[in-house]
Amino acid sequence: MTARKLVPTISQVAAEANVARSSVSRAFTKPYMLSDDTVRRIKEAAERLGYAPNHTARALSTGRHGNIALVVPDVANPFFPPMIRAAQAEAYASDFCVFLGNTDEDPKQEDRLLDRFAGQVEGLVLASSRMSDERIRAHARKRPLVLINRDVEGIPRVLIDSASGVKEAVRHLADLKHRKIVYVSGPAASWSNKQRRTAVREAAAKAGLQVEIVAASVPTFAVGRAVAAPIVATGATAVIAFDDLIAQGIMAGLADLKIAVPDSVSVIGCDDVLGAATYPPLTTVSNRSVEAGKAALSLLMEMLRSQAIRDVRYVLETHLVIRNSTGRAKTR
Amino acid sequence: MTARKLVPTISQVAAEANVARSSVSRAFTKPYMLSDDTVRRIKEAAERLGYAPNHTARALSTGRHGNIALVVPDVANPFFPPMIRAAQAEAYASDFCVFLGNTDEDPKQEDRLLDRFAGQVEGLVLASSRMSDERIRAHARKRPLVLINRDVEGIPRVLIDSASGVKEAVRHLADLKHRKIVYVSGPAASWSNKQRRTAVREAAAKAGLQVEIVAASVPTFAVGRAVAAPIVATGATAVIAFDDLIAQGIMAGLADLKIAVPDSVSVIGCDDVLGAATYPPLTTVSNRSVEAGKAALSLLMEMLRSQAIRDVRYVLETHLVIRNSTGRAKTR
DNA sequence: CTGTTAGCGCATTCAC
DNA sequence: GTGAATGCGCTAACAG
Repeated sequence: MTARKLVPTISQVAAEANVARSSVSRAFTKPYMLSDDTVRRIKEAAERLGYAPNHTARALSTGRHGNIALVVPDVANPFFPPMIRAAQAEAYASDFCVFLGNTDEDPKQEDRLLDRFAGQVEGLVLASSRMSDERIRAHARKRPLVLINRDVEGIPRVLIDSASGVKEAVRHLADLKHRKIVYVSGPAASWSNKQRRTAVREAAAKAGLQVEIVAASVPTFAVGRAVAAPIVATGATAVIAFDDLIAQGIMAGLADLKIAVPDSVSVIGCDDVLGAATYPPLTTVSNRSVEAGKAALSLLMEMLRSQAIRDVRYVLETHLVIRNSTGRAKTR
Repeated sequence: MTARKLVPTISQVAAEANVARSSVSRAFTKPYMLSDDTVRRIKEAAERLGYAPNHTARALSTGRHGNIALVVPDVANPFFPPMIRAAQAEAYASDFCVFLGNTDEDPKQEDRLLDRFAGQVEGLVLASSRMSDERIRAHARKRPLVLINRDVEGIPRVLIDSASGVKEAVRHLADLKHRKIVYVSGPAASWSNKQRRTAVREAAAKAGLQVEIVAASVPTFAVGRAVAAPIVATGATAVIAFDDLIAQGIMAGLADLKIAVPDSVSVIGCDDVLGAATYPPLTTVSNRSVEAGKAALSLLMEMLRSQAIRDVRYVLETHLVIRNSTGRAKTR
């Protein structure tokens, strides 16, 4: 059985409705130029044939494909899906389709992907890009580009300021009489990671807390679980993790070691992607990823409309969400 | 500051290299047809101008855009991201880009989306489609289409057989001496839901268990939480939920009502998307979504290569993962 | 209001 | 091997 694809074209609709091809085109793009009656006849004919405008052909003639690309490091990281969803909804509202790119946290893959998208998208949104500033700039020169969680001057960007929430987290730990804490860092190329690490350091210095850094290359449950032992080895009584996934892994690793949370060690996550689903419910820094996705798309759509690029730096504040994984420092 | 886009075309390269446009085209697609020298000259000229073939134009003339679309009901439902990720990886391996569509569980939106993708994709993957068989068939007539978790005869499909795991779940509850259980149903248009409901009924009848159905229209945490009370009202001692999200919500709702899990009520989820993150860790039915995504893409790629459509029905078995949300029936 | 004409950038016949 | 036409499906002037 051979796959026939009888995708109807504008010509067939024109024939079916006894009008010129251009009229069919107009019926779909500028119906106000036609009489109500012809529009109706054309729409009916189109319906009968199952016709839908071919966007590729349209793009070739107009130069506007109505597509954008959204590129993320890892679709399966729970931080991104809500953002993706929000961005999509925003795109659809302007009748744009979205390509989704997954880079597996690899800047080379990201670069390749962007070239691959070139020529079929009008604009790009890069979330948590791992590329160098230089490469980002190079891509931004070719077509409208908006960044999420990456602060490159001159390129429109939406930043979730986790620093504010992280600082609250440190103060929270200080209030609970902790004296020594650990920050478990995330991907080295991550802007968010730098921001959070700096915020921890600054707030800790101000509160007179001692800080140690433990590295977690990739933000996953497994990696978090693996760093539980090194964390305990530091002798710290509290830990702030780069994100909730790592924090959740740490809690599992701590449980493996028979160390109680929060009685022996307090754990704080970041991004609030797990809700109250962990046990104990995780104290974490709130997440604005939905707003970020929405804002990024709005910016991009505006750039496409105005054909101009403004140096926008849109910052979303965060705060600490206190649940039950933090408590008074254990007196040792 | 205005964004200029000086994208060079094949004609400019032809002029630069003193050859015909067709030769430039060949240099990029069929270099073996040209002398090594001309290929080199053309490539150099292209490099100098920063030329890259226009994907859109190429697609219009060849009918092959190297794009596929993946359509899901809800990107933010944790069941899908791993599947999306797997499908993407598989697509990239064949140098295909993927459009992601989100239907918000709405068949109309799904229909619209597919028309919107028409003309810019070579093939489609529909995951957990909520459309009617008829509409699915209509779209499948137009272009290669593969279904995930939807069983329509004649259309290639990948099915995650949760029935096997669900039946194990019922037997597990019977072994724990439960006599009356509740099945919390998911979206009415969901094939998986029908499959699971039927499996529960059959296995329960065989094991001599009484079953009540409680409806949860949309699979979300909030909905699950809301149905905790109706579940308790049935007097059942165990519940099997359509998916983990609902199960998690039910556990939260049960906690609100001061009902202990699993001491008073046992809870079983489906899809294993939460890992051991819930408290208590959720007993659930395993998930094969990654394999499903990969398999669907393989099928689609094969269809695109062979231009033929086979009536494939690829089934992935599941089984019960026993954790700590299930226990002996409470003697009342 | 509607039909006619001419490309958009490229791949693909045909000739040479 | 290479160049000159033709058309993919659609939009955009230009007429009438």
